[in-house]
Amino acid sequence: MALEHAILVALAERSASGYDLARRFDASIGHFWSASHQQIYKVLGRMEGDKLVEADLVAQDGRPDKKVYSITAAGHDELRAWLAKPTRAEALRSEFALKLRALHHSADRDAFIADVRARRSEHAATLAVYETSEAKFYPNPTNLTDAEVGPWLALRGGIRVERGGIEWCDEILQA
Amino acid sequence: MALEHAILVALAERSASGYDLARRFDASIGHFWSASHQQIYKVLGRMEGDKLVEADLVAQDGRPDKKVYSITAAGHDELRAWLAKPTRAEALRSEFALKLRALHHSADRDAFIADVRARRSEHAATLAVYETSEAKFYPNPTNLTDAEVGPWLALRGGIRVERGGIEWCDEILQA
DNA sequence: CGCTCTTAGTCGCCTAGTTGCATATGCGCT
DNA sequence: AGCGCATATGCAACTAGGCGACTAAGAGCG
Repeated sequence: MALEHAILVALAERSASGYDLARRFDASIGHFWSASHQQIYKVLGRMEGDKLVEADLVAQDGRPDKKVYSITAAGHDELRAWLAKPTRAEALRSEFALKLRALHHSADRDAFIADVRARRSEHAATLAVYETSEAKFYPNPTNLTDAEVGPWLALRGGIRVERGGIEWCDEILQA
Repeated sequence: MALEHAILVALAERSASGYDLARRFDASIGHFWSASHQQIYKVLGRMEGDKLVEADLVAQDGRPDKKVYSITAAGHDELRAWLAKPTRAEALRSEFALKLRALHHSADRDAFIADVRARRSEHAATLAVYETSEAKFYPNPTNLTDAEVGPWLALRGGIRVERGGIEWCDEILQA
């Protein structure tokens, strides 16, 4: 039920409609927890039933009405309870590592190399996004507000992961 | 259906019973793709129906009979087809990063720090396992056989991930 | 004798998440 | 007038995987 918590985090930052949430999950939050809009609407509905969030119907002109969700007191409680619970380091699940392991069964070595290169540039692209965010939102990391440190550290993690991915690809290409 | 491929990889390395596979998934293969024994038996049954693997009933004395599965020609074909397909870099999904993002809602900062420390030592423990494996199985990485490079590179990836995790924890603890 | 452990495998329930489809409205383009 | 696009919300069918419980037989221990 981690999506539930991801939504709580997102709504604690800022109230939003399902549609807005979906777009935010495509961007910043989605860097760490992705979700489709269908899944978001589904979970949002359940969470409304559980009184973790509440909806406010907003009529708009020129576009469809929307339901703006905000986090309730119970939602905040749940968020705090979740934060207090320790998080086990998640076991890595990598189809790519699996393929590496089966590499000697591969018929076409060149295709694999091309694949690694493509993967490398995916990592590089994501890294570029992260680094742009860092430069834009946290230009002075030694002097961050209380609300900024967390998101910055999360972003730092993303940067580390992508850099690691790139280095791994390079190591593979060299071998 | 990645478990299917993980099983193909495992059986291509060596034929095994469901029970054996489960143990191998608890160890080496499980570093990159974990699975419960129930799930393995379930998928194995489906794969037998799809003729990707075949079972050989082996009677044993002193212990229950077992079904030793091996990969079929069709299984090898499927494995090669899968290897030829490009793998998108998987989006990272980290409950931990999510928590970082919500850090300023946390009531108990000390508990979180303890959590990060625990996480750090989990990473350190896994890293130690990987490094032991590396020293044991690939003491001379510049001179590997064709069948060894892949698994070695996969292991290298694991090492990178764990090292990155440790560094991230350190960065968090410092902030 | 009962207890637990190891080996070996099965059944069923449940949740999370994917995929595909449906339904509105209004805007701008051609 | 027709088309695609952005906004906005959902349902239905399905799969993968997690979790718990269960059977069954021998091994070793006290």
